[in-house]
Amino acid sequence: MNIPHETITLDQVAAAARVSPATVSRYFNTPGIVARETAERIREAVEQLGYIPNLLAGGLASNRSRLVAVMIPELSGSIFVDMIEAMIEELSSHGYVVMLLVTGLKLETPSDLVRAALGRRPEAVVVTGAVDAATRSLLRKSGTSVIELWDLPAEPVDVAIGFSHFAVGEALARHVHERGYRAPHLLMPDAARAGVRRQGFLETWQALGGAEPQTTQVGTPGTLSDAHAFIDALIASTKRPDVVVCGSDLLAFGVAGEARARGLRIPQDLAVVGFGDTRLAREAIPPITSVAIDGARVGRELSLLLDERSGKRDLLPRSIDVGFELIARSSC
Amino acid sequence: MNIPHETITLDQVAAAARVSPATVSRYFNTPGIVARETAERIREAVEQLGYIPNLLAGGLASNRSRLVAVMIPELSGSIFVDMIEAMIEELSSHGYVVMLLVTGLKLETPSDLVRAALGRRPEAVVVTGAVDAATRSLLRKSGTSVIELWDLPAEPVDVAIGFSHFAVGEALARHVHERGYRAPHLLMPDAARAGVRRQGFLETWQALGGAEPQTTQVGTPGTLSDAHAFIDALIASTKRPDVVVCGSDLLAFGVAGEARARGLRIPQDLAVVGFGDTRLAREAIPPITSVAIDGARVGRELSLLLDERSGKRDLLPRSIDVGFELIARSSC
DNA sequence: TTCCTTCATGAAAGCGGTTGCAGAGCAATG
DNA sequence: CATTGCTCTGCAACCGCTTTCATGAAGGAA
Repeated sequence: MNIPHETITLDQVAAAARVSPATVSRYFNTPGIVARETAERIREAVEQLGYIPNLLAGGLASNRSRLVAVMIPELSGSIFVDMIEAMIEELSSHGYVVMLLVTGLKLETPSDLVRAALGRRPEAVVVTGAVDAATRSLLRKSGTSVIELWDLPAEPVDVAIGFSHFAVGEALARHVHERGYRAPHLLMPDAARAGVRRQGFLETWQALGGAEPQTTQVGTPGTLSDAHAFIDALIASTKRPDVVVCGSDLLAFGVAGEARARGLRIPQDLAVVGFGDTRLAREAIPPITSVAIDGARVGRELSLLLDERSGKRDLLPRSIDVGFELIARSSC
Repeated sequence: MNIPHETITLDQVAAAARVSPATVSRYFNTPGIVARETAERIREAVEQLGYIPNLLAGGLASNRSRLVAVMIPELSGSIFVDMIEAMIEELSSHGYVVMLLVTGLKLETPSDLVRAALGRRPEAVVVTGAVDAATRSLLRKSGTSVIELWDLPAEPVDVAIGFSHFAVGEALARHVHERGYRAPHLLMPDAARAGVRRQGFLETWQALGGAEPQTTQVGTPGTLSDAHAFIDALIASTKRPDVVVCGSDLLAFGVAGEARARGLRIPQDLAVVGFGDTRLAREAIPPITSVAIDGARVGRELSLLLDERSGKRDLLPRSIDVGFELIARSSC
């Protein structure tokens, strides 16, 4: 730290190993084509000097930054966090580094943020929610891959990795119906995708012959306070649902917790279903039935895609369905 | 996206504005020294071409990556998340970009991860927890600033930004005592810093003439399940505490929630205190008394430090105390 | 008028790698 | 023995920007 540091460069390694810089570069990037004993000499030199390749320089020269920008509205309390975490780990193990852009909940993303990110020439920009027009055009112009997460839009901008929210709603309706519940209440954020899940639920429920469920909308994303307010209203009301289908685990958790505090038993007096399969759902008492998305799988698909795109660009927009899994627990 | 993209370079902007590349560079980096009307020409050219500076190249040339690596054990359920979020926002607004390294909970950080991060030549590496020896030596050799977060070690490796955990323990003891509670039970993770808080509490409590509090240790970081198990034990036990001082908001939240579900009133039958001032504490019913750390302030101090260090390195290791605030709510 | 500053800009040498191309060495083939 | 085809390595031209140094113009002092 304190001695103005002498940084080791590739040239020095090359000199130490008595080979040309090009060969050292190949040692790192295409190990297969370096002769065994040359490689060994280089390995020793690298080790001995403690060389760490400068990826800034490498990225500049090769036009491969191995950087992925992830835009996320907020970190704490976000339903994406578990997935982002899994994604980061997966991408890391493939040599990609994730830079996080917290865009804030308001729809408009400050374009400075995006510009700063694009300045790093990321190989992909992952967006988790709606993208405003300005940002969208910026991204389009930039030429990076744009990955839309958590949804399968009919016309993806570039690539979408996600699942069908409609199908989730469907599955939830089936599950709830199968378990014998007949008076569901939907507690959902007013976001687009939650809306699609609700739609899926409603249509399926109707097809199953159920009566029109009640619905409560809350702001995006739902908070514990929303859940508490909901239970307040529920207690006060005369016609009670037998199950609450929530737009997120946090909502479900809040509903279940507050219901219990008011003396209701879960699931006998009130069943609860969440969404996201976060630890909150897993560790609640009782554990909450939820819908799991395989975050690691998303990360894997993403790094696969990037590796494949490197060099020859695979230009077809497309959707990758990673599916979901309804995990039945004792809350419903 | 689909047309193999023609990237705009600084040279093109220079040509369009009829100035040399050097001047365009100065326009971005030291705007003050460019003549007003030249600047205007450049601004137009930039706008018209939609130029976004390549920070990879810039960083390489200037040896200023404006990148900060943040090592964090885990993202979901981490007590750091709120702070990290605030930090990211603060750093972003100063032109820094954060890359996140999720190191996993085990103490040993895979050195590949660190190496990959260092390859990007970050200006600082922020570590939130203990660092194993291998990583430490790697960092030391690399010459980047190392920022230890959330603690004020007697001998910081480089720079520490944090607060006194001992003082937090002290403040908690005072608060609890002042409110008239006399039988506290400490529910703490077995981590080093939580241990210091506990120590602070215990010593202060003793100084206040209180009887030796009970203590329960859980794994790091505490989980909801830990909290639930704790309440189970508490219900079964004959000598009950009147207040539970928890090592994290999550624990406090779990304790309060489960206690209520068992029919205890908060705080009359059992008071609860948390740590971290997360939304969980704020939104719980009743809201939970907690200790807030100003994450944004940490981010600010960090970017200040980095700006100051750029160029002439300020070589003194030092500690920056950002303090904390005990936020009294109705749970205690 | 002459000389010295100050201000704004340009020329060019890097920053630390990557990669297309060419060549050396060597075994296999005709 | 000449040719061909491999495998491995080196040369050198970039990648896109920053920054030192030099220069010309303009303004002020002597």
